[in-house]
Amino acid sequence: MTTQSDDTQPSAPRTSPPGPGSAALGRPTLQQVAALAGVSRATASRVVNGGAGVRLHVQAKVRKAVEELGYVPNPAARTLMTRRHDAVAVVVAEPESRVFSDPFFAQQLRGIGRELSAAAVQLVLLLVTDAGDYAQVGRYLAAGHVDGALIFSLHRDNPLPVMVDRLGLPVVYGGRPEWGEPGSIPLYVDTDNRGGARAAAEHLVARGRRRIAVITGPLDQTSSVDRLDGFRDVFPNFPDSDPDLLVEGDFTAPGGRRAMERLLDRSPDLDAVFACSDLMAAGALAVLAERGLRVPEDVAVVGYDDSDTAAQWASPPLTTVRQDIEEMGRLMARLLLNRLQLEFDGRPDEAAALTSVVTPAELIVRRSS
Amino acid sequence: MTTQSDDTQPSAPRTSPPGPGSAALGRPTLQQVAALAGVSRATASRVVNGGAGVRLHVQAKVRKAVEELGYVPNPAARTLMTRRHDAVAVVVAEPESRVFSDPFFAQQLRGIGRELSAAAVQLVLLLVTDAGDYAQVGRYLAAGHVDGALIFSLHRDNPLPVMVDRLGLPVVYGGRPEWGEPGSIPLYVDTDNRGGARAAAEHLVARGRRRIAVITGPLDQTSSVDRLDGFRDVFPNFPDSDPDLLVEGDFTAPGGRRAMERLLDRSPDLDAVFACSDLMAAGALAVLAERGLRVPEDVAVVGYDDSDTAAQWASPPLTTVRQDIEEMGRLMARLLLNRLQLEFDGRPDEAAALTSVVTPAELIVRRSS
DNA sequence: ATGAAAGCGCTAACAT
DNA sequence: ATGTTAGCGCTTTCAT
Repeated sequence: MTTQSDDTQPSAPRTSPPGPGSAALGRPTLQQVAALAGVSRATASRVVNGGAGVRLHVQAKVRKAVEELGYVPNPAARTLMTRRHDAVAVVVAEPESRVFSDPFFAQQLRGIGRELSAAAVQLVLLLVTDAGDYAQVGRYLAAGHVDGALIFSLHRDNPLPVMVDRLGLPVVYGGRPEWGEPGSIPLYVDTDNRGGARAAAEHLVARGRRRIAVITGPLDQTSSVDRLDGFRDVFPNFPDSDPDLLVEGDFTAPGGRRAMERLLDRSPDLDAVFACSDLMAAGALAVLAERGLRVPEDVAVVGYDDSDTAAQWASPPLTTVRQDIEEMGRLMARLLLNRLQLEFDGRPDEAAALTSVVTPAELIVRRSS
Repeated sequence: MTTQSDDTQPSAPRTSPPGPGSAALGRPTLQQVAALAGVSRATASRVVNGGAGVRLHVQAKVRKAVEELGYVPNPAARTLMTRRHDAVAVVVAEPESRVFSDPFFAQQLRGIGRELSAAAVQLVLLLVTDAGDYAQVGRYLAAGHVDGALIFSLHRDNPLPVMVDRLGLPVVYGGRPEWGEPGSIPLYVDTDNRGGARAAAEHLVARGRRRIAVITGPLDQTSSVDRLDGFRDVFPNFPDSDPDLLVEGDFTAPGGRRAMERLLDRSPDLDAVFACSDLMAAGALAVLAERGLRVPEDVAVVGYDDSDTAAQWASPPLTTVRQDIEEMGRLMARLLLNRLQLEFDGRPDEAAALTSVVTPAELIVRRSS
């Protein structure tokens, strides 16, 4: 079998009585499986990992032993050898504690979860609540707990892209990032924010609206800027033509309220509002109702996201822009998994050739405009 | 220093040229730190882990080496030794893909995240989407990737409690579970569903309502049953007195719609509705509006959860029952961390003495009743 | 096709 | 206070 002083019979200087390969307490090891099956540890390992190059007859013996002992490989030991974790981090920066009440993120997370779980890769959620958490997340990623990361909803000054860039950790972003370390090209999955916003603007024009206000998202995020740019594709002089028709919001419902109030105070004659999220549109709707303005007769409203709670349950239901959010999550995960696979297989060239994805946006017309 | 054939100078039969403790490629190891600092691996390890019993002077040397090399401990190797992971799983069973659109869960997750991150413990999110995922989650937990688990929103037939019970994995449940393995006492954090529902019922009575309908949650969850029981504390004969006033819902807005339609068809004379979630109340509100019934004049409505989107933005704003959801999340995490600490410190008796928590519920009166 | 041996990077007795 | 030594459980050459 094995040599004497091998770890089949370690000189047991350990604390507790439980002998070496004995049935003792604690989980069974590969060694015990091998012993029971009457093969070497190497062979047992081969079987556990697929069984390539092991006679079926021997495989059967090993599997029986595995079954009998209830053997489950120790992931830490395996990682130590293989340098793989089969886990990726999902980093969510939610400084304004907003991200999470946003159904957007929940759906994307579900898409990610589906894709990862199909590949038997675990999802480690890293929530960044306050500024101090960045250091902690940085340490976590630096320690090499995960094979890669998915990172979300970044504002311009976020330190994460630079961090992961320095670590050389494979990353896919949710939404086009402002830019990481100069020289590196980030991989991301984004939606056609500009096209979606353009469609919204065109729709309002087609409905005969002329004094259209815009409630943007935070303008230090690319998605907000892109949506504004899409609107400006139709109204190139906006907002210079009338600065009072632009208010920067924050993607939340209360933010939408405040923005709408400001807009009406400044421009009582507006005949339409394009709110860059459904939540903000919902807030705007509430203000319009309070002020006795009818939607869409007096003021047409268009949202963004097609969130089922905000858009579909609003009264009136919102005209909005839909994106396949769950699919975006799936794509992010798939992109990262592909990259990891290629790098692990030693094809860095092919990995470098992977390319970002922009998914389509579609206007959904409902009663609000 | 060290002996010759120690791993300072392994006979390097490895694939790549990079020598032993050499500066080569790959992360620096503790060995390299020790070498650079001119101490043994053991001492370096002590310093990295707090430095107890090491002269400050030596500590400084080691820390300098750590700094210089950019050393970060390898967590897999550490886990292999310590049997700790400093990670806990959060298992979310969302068969009806509902849990996630529910703000309830998001808040709880945030509370958990806060507490865990304060203890530098990682959160591994396990999403159970379809039935097949249970096996996968089971394998994951069995493999021992995490020190413990937090488990949510269980329906009666969920296989998880039995699974983790068999594994002996420390668990804290979100919401009182139906029961795990007979004989084991589950640890959980719940809210006073019964008290909250009772308060809602009492409020409606005080408002002079007599024909009160109830839209429950899924009755295979303890929270739903408890809320119904709370209502029955005030109306002991309900629903036998009038079975048409009870409909089982599913906690969703569309579910609330359907339930309300059924109630009005069967009992057009009802004068109040207690919906066991704000989302269902929102659905009910929509139906009442469509049928031209005024709230609260014709029908008073009370929800549950005090969800900011559903309750506070509803029109009229909902009277509802509030719970400190984020705090519940924090409590779950803290309970689990305490238990892990005690067990690790070898005080199973104290660990066994830990006890479940039930947090208060508070009625918030708004315009809907 | 299988086994022997080496060692991933770390911690923890034990000895000094 | 520090070093020595013995592994944690696994994968992977290399030899047979």
